[in-house]
Amino acid sequence: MHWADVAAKALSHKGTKHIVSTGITPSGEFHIGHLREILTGDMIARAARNAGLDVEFVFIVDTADPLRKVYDFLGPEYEQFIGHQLGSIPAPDHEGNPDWQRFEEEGWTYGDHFLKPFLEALEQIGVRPRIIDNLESYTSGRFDQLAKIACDRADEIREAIERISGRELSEDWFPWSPLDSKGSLDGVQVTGYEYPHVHWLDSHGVSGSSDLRKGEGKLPWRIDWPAKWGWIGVTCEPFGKDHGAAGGSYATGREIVKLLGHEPPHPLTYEWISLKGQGAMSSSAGNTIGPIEALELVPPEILRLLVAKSKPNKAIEFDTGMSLVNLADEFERMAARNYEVELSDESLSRRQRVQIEDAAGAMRMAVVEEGKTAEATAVTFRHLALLAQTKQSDEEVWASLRTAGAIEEPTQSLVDRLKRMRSWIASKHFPLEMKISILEEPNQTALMELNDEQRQVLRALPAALAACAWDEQSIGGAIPQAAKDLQLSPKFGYRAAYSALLGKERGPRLAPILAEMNQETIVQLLHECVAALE
RNA sequence: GGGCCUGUAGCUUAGUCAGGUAGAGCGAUGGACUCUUAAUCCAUCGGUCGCGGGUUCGAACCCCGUCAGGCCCGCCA
Repeated sequence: MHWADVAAKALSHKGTKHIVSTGITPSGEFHIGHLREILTGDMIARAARNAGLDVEFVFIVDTADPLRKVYDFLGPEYEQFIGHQLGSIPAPDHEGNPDWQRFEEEGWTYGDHFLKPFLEALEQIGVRPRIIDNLESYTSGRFDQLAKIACDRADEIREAIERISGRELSEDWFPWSPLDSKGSLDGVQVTGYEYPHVHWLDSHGVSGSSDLRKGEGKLPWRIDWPAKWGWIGVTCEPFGKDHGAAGGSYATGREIVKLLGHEPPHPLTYEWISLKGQGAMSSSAGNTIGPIEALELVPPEILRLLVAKSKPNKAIEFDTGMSLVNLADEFERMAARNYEVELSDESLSRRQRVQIEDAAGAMRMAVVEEGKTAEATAVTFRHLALLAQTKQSDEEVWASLRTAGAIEEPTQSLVDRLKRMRSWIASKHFPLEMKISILEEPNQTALMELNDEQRQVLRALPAALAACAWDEQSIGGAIPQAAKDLQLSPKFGYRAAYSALLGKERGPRLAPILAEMNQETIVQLLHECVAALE
């Protein structure tokens, strides 16, 4: 069973109505890692729907969280906002300075700024959650009753946190962080409490009181989370391994939520996604790739497959080079399979059966439109990459595919895929080994690997190509003919040509590429290769 | 210090909850197609399941220990 189906099955034992929740703090640029959070939730929700459950998927944007520090991408002016809530401060402009104008005129906040492109990416990926703005939830009083219980039972909550996390809370700790006279959550001391007011004294020596009903402050994270479960009615939540470890916030949350009068959601801990060779992603370290950027290179179903095919507790290493090519080709292969037919084979062992089921499940989770069957395009990414590099216009690509019998007319997804392929090729992410480039001078190493027969053909090639008409068909005939004239297999001709022109053993069909090149240049290169042999 | 997760062919991994001959895919190698759009088809190779012990008729799986990597016990997907 696919991991999402396993989670759905666990949910079905608890009831038929479910709310799967995810949450992210918009403190900086969203990256591929955040996608795992949201896709994991989306896939559980999808699997639960498949299992006949009534399920809603929500995404909580933690706009009530404070700005922790002035990140590298922010200007020094942000110093004044440290401790202020992300949903109540201006967004950075191109220089990283606060955009006061948009803030005042449109109410465009720091949180909105980072959230918007992520939501656009989610739209493309086929994830459409109900969005909950956490700050708005506080100010509209959603947290009121639960915050009241938390404050009323402060001692029990303190005890739970200290016991489970093994950490000692300070003497003046209180389960409510009030906003101070400047709007910051930092350095505020709670001096008293009588519902609905929490009295405080801030670092500027000013005192005041915070109204729980109006959200003039927030619950600290370890209480904020279970309180959300409570008022939203969350029954399932995936979260990163940082929250999942023993003593972490899920461990304290599951106990605190009971004090608040609710049941903890079904948990699912997932590993992080790292950028190959660069460790965990972190917005502040700058080693990120955003969902939008990734979507310019590959179609959304490939990104979904990345998350769907790995069990949540496996770390994922992401890179935009060859592994992405392999992943995309794997998608094609998986899409081309007929799982029903495979599963109808009675002789399958239990393990083989599980494997087929998991692959089928991963594909069900990978397709963008829920319920659709993945469409095999009959064109691998490798092949498309090749065509995109050798054909100037899209029409030429389609013509080539028609001739090969791969397609009749390009489908929308294929058109879309070619567009992304072209932008990938133009980007810095496109892997070198996928690039097609004719050598400028002989590659000695590659030539030395040729055997006697291959060398024989190579000596004949300059004359053969110098003599032939410079079009695709003639070139295509000249290479194998050169071998045949020597009573040798055409295979030797191709092998010799690849080593001489590309420095590789194999490659794409040469004729169309050579036809684009200058005949003299090619012939000259071949002459040099022959000379280099001696 | 205490705790959680991960470690299986060159690579990505399934199988660990319910112990029963270690399964895939990629790659590699070989062959076929009178020959190549990195193609396709077929076949082959490749694993002391991190390491050591224990339980068992039988252990990748359960138990104990140990090593390596990641994480949590301030904040982080």
